[in-house]
Amino acid sequence: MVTNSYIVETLEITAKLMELHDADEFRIRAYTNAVFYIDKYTGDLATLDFGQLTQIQGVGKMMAGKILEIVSSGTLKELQELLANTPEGVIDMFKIKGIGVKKIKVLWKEVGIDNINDLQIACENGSLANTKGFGGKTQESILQSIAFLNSQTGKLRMDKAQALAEVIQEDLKKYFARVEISGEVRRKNEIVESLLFLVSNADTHAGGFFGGLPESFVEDPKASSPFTWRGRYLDNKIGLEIKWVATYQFLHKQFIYSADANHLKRKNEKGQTLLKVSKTDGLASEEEVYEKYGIPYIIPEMREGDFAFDWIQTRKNEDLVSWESLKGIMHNHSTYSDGRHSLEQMATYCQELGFEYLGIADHSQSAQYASGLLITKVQQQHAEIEQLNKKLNASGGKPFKILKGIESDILGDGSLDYPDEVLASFDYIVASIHSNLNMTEPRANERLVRAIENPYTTILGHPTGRLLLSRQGYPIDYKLIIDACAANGVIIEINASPYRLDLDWRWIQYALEKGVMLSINPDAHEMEGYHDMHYGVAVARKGGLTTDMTFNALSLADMEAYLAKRKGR
DNA sequence: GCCGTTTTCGGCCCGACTGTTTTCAGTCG
Repeated sequence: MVTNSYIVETLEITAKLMELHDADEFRIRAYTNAVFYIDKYTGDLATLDFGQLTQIQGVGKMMAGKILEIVSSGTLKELQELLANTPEGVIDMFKIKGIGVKKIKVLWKEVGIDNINDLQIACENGSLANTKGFGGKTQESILQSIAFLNSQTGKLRMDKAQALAEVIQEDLKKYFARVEISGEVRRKNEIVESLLFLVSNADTHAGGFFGGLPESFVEDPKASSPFTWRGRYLDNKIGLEIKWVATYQFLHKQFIYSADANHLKRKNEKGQTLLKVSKTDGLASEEEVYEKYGIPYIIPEMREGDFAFDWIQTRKNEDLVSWESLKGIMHNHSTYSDGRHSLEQMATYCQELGFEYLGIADHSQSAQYASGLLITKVQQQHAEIEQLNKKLNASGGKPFKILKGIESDILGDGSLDYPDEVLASFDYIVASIHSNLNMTEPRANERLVRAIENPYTTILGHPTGRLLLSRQGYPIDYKLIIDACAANGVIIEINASPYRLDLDWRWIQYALEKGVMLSINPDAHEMEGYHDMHYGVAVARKGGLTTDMTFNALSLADMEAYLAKRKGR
């Protein structure tokens, strides 16, 4: 079934190509305008008929027909024609940050550059700066963006990697008796550079193990060897590695390919490494590997580097945060700002999932692109929350509460986005940076610390603003920021969106040492977004976060007590 | 191409930032 985001992306690229090919400016605007509204549509577009589609703002008779065409055929005839008349390299250039359709049009039609490689050369030899509208700084930023792009190709975010790995696993199961996902996916890395599978047959083959794989597995014969197949799956750019393992070796191989090198080579008191111990004959489980090595079991997520060896000395695996230990959801959006579902829908679904509270934190007034809340809207939302809180508890049962929050923009000077009397009307405040992301480290630190020192700040939202594989985020001094949070009793968010996973899990231990609590926040813009907390939990466990230091593992009563005490200071 | 009417066609749009400009165009969230 065609998803809403697929329809949006199809119309978006069509609009871009139309602009590239000199279509009427207002016709193009109609496309982007329609995209703007259908992106907000909460139902399934694929299920709507012509009449229902034209009810959507920005969608007229023509656009409704286009959407139906995408739903039935998977594409647009118009788009196919545009694509046929555009070099592939030009389309690739859309991925470069900082240049848009207009500049790409100049590059292609006036300068004659139709691929990223030629563009890079023109920037490196400085010739691009001679073109009107381009200068030295633009050249520099294009080069930086290309370098970033190159460093990201062939990598996947954990959500995509996990999904693809499961598809491949199912496919491989047709050919092998046993197929296990190993490597980075099993370790729950936030970015995955290669997919690794271990396979074995019921009996050993004489003539090669991978001969029967179908065409969806594209082998690179130069990189492969008799026991290791290397290549790609369909047109995915990420590297794929399949290792054939004899049945009796499976445990040992699964163990060493699930951990990273630093984890395997750390020595115990007897001078043995885990790598060596795992080879011992007769071991039946990974638990036994650690037992024989002389320490408690370490979960696969934590087999990155060697911090887990120290962690396990003072903590237990049962102390690690889990989905089941979460009691509420703290950072969520509704239709009051840029969310797809109403306050009531968000609350009802949260209650259905068994949580005790929902923190609504819509965007604040300066975030106009996201329909941030003007003060009157804030008051209106608070009134609705109070009504809903009565309604949702009317039938008795487990108490449930919507908490009045806001995701306040951190303004350029580090202040929050409302006057004090409005800030005081919230139960809690998530403070995040959304604008002016181009900052030097000192400037970013100063801006963040000022926000952290604001007595109304409860949680620091996505501390670096990074978007994995697409935006680096502004540079910060992690220790300085975490220390400031410790000094001011501010909680740090682990934004659980697979695009962010920010705070980076590598800083969880430092935060815990300083006594800073962390909150696993989905930043949900729709009901299903709550499930992103699974990614947040995965990286939180990877970094060794314990339930007792997880903010949204507090019960409703403890959360209310905390927020009341915090407000009273 | 869509919308909202001045119902048959004219106007359409969000603001901050950046870089390349000598007063503005392009990009982005």
